[in-house]
Amino acid sequence: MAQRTSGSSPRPGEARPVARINGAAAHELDPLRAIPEATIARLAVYLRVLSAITEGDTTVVSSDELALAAGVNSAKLRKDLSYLGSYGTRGVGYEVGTLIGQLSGALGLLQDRSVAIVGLGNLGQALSGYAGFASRGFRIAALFDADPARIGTTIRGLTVRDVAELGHYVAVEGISIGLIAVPVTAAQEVCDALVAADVTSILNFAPTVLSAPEGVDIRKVDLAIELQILSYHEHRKSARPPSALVRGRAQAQLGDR
Amino acid sequence: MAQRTSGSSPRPGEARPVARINGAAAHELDPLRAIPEATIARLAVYLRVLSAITEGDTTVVSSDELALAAGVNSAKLRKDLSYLGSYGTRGVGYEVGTLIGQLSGALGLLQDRSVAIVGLGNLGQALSGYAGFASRGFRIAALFDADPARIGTTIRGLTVRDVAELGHYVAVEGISIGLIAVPVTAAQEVCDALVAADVTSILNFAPTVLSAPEGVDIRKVDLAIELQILSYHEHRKSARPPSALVRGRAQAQLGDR
DNA sequence: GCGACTTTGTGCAGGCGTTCACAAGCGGCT
DNA sequence: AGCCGCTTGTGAACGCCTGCACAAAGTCGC
Repeated sequence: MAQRTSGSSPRPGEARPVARINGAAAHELDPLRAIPEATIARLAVYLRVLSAITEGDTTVVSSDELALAAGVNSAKLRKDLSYLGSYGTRGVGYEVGTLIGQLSGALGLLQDRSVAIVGLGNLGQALSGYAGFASRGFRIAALFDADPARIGTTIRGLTVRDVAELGHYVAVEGISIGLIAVPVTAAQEVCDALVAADVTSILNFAPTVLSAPEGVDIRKVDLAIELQILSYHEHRKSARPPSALVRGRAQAQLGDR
Repeated sequence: MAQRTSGSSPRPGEARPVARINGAAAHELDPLRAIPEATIARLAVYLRVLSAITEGDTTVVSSDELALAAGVNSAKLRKDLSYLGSYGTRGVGYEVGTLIGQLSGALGLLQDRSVAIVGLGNLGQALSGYAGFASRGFRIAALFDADPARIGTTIRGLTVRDVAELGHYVAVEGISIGLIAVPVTAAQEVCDALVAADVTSILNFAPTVLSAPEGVDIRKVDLAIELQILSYHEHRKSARPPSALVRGRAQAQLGDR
């Protein structure tokens, strides 16, 4: 979340007095503007569900169907999609191919992005082998580690480089996203190195809070915290075994994140 | 998120007419009640930061110090902690040991919890070796897989069992949390098996939406989605290179999740 | 013992996100 | 051609969360 300077303050030059041209909202003209953070995460889910649908011969989906498959409310889904513009047909639904194109465009997936993985312990190696990356246009372009025993080895066709050469390879490969999978003690250091190399998006797997200058996006994946959240709910459940089953949630998946 | 039946409807037996005894709010008497979901995730972060602090010889922290280390606003931190009750001393701060105890209690970490990992591919193996689990009282009690080539092998001292025997071991080991690290195609099936075995908390790493009956908490960790969220921001950044650096965020870490 | 200083705990207002409910719009049937 | 049914797109209300600002409350020094 963070604060995200509320209005994004449109510069005086581009006045934009509630621009609205023949029923098209302003954001349709400028699809890069102001999609709520919570929506972004769901758009990625919709995209995945749609990809699964293309396997069959369905060419049109209604918001109800898609919402069910994505595990969300259909009103929410329509509102989410409306941030991209109006690509549905009333009385019919959404054309799958069109929607996939729009979602991909909005998420910036039409251009391939190169990612680097720093740290090739168990987790880093698992990440390097994760098939889900390539299928969404993410190219693992470089692997880095600080352990001399690992440097020079080949993992899934890529040579592990010395993290000291990070800047060089980031520039050469045009890497814009970095994955940090190193021990806590080295995480901030690696983060600084990535920032220094002009990587502006970081996904951090180390269980620690990183700090970076503004303009750099940091997201974290923290397994221990996920478990502790589950533990909390588990604790509550066991503390009031009877009648306490009034916890509303049919198709869970706890949003947040 | 999900809806979470707002009031949790206190049972008629325990009337509780806005209970407030000498300045202590009701939730202090019943620490299991109503902590906002967003707060829970942060409590786990505070706990980790505090643990790091105990390494030194500091025994007291102020909300400002702790907030800085945790990467949040100090007002938010105080409000978060206030859900646990009043354990700070005005003019001084919070006693580290006490706070750790309270946080651990609230998150249900005082009792050890047994977890099972289903699926021992790259990711599952990495998870089984993750040190951060044990240090927070999570005991990896069983490993399951469906691949005959993996069943019977030993990973970090634990024998991999046939997923068909899941129910048996879950009962014997008292497992309450299950980690799903299997391919998408098997995820729902494994989820159902866990639910059938009375596992009521699930952490899903497979990139798919799972459905489970209410009362079962499901959280997901989806790497591809994390990357797509970063991709979106990366896309926006590159689309308006100049002046667009008004993105407020000094010590990022995008809350949500 | 008292005053000044420090830090907590929280009331309140504002913003963001979710949900409902319905008007607008499109296709198909007669 | 006109009507009917279906589905989208969105205005508006609600609720949760955040952040400010300040009163309450404790400590330290004299």
